[in-house]
Amino acid sequence: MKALRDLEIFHQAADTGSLSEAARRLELTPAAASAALKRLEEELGVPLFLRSTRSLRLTDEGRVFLEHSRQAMQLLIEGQEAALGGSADSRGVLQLSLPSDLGRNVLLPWLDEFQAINPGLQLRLLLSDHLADFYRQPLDLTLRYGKLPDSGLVALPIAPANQRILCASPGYIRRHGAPASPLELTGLNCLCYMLSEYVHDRWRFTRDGQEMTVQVTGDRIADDGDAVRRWAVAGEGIAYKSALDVAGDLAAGRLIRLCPDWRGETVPLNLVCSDRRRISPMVQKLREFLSRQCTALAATAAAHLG
Amino acid sequence: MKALRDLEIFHQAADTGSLSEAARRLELTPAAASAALKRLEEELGVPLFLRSTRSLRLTDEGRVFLEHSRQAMQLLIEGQEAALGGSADSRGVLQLSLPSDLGRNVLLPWLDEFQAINPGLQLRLLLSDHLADFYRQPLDLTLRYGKLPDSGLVALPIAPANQRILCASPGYIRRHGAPASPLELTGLNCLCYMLSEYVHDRWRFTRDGQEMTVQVTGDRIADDGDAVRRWAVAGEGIAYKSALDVAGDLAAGRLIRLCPDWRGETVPLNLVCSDRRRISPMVQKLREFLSRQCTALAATAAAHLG
DNA sequence: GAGTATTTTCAAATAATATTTGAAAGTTAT
DNA sequence: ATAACTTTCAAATATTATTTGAAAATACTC
Repeated sequence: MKALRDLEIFHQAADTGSLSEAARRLELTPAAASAALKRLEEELGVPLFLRSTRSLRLTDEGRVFLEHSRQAMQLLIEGQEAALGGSADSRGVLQLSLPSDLGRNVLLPWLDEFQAINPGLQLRLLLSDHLADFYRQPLDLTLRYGKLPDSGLVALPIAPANQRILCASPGYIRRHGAPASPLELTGLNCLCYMLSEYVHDRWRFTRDGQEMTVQVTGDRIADDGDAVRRWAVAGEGIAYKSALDVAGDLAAGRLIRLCPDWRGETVPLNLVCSDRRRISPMVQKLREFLSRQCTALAATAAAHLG
Repeated sequence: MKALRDLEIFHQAADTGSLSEAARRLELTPAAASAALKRLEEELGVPLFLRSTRSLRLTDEGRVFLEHSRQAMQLLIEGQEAALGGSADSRGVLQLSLPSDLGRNVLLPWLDEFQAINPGLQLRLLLSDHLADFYRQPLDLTLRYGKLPDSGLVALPIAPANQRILCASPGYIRRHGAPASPLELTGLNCLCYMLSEYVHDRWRFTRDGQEMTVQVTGDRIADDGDAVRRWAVAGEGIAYKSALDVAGDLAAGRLIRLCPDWRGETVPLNLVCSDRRRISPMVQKLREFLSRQCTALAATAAAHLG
């Protein structure tokens, strides 16, 4: 894939259903457009169009690739604009990226509290579990689970010992019973989380130096942590979620921990500053505030870990 | 921006802090790498690196563009892989994309109901307001607000007359009063929604053939409809949201409609099938089910529109 | 501090790639 | 059936990318 120009030609051809029209729009000859498309197809290894001598029709592969490449082009445009525009680093605006479940169910009220203490502060929130979104915007602070990509970011561990726990609603447990060990998960409906087409369906546990990985299945998968938790609370199955996410539900009895003698995998929570030079006094203040609150929450969550 | 190769060189140079090392990795001469980088900088219109004769250091612009272009490259790779891999069109699995607020707060229980009626059905949910996510996966069904990009998709209007309404919590109204007209919004805290760095802060209204657009401000912005609604319910300000999203809150009295004599902009809800050839009996069944449920909800929402 | 190694960039030469041109074959509309 | 339009082929031409050789500057080692 050498040329973005080839992608442009592909997009125009897809939009118009005609190579000649695409060529005209881009001020090329049809032969040039034809050659560009052929190059692209060879590089990708798939046909992008079904052709007749008079028109083009997208293949399934073509359609899939069209969607991805459209977004890629858009990202490059946005990147140029962002670079040209400079960072609107106007004081008083903080941009935060938060995980979906923890962000909307735990952090929103905290941030309301922080804003009440700091009038004049404007917050911009990006709520998503997708790591891709992590890069898209210039962020002042990011809360993320797990290991972050190696990018020289400044990371402050908030809950380094946080782990996933098995849990289900009282209703689900009444109907299906509580598994005596994680092995029994194979006979139960497990609510899986998915990220970038990767389904997390290998749930890991340890006990007394003993390791167990269970391949689980279920009739629901979502790419959003909040959705998975809602399913669990609604009694649709068993979830394997961050203890921080479900601390409130556990305390309220909406969810009950299962197999408490087995320890789930560790998912540390990190607070990340994207750039040392971005650490204004307000960012520092918010960082300390969130750190304190998360530490207290982690202690509450730990109380359920035994 | 002609060449993806130039982007590759940029990435390697950023990773290594050295043009020569980047060149070696890509089996080019330093002069070629240098020329490529220069081309890219000229096309973008910004310096990407600060240079000494012996090393490179990213500029702020370079850093911003690096993040965007990294993701763009990743998208192209994913697009190729997806095109090569074909669509895992195994029966019994339906993949749905839903708006964040409506999806998690309204549709999840409906889908639970649908799955109870149709045992053996596996659902994969993608919850996001970002149109980018719409394209990333092969989707069986998509619920989306507003006008969709022209892409030859099969769209079924679900709530074509759905509109945005002004609303706030009883608490907020008690503290700040209810605006007599949308013009008074300028003096109130407005909870804005943001998508791809575009903040929706021009709220539009009509009444008796009369149009009004109000530039609003507020101390909270999120890229997630659910977060905006939560702010409103928590009494942090005024929201301008889809009537469908807040129908339940209005009915429960958590939110109160403001300026009911003014009509907000129309945001039709569409149910989209990504490809005619994808319409299996189960997709058809789900489509009809969702269509019925949404129609009923729209009728409930309409009751609040007067 | 001096010498050496390495870097980045310039300009000209060379190589590689993209586009045009002209023509052929096929489809679609009238 | 005919005309108009399309896509693609192959050769010629144009454009762009890379290499080569050299210069200037920095960083490292002694």
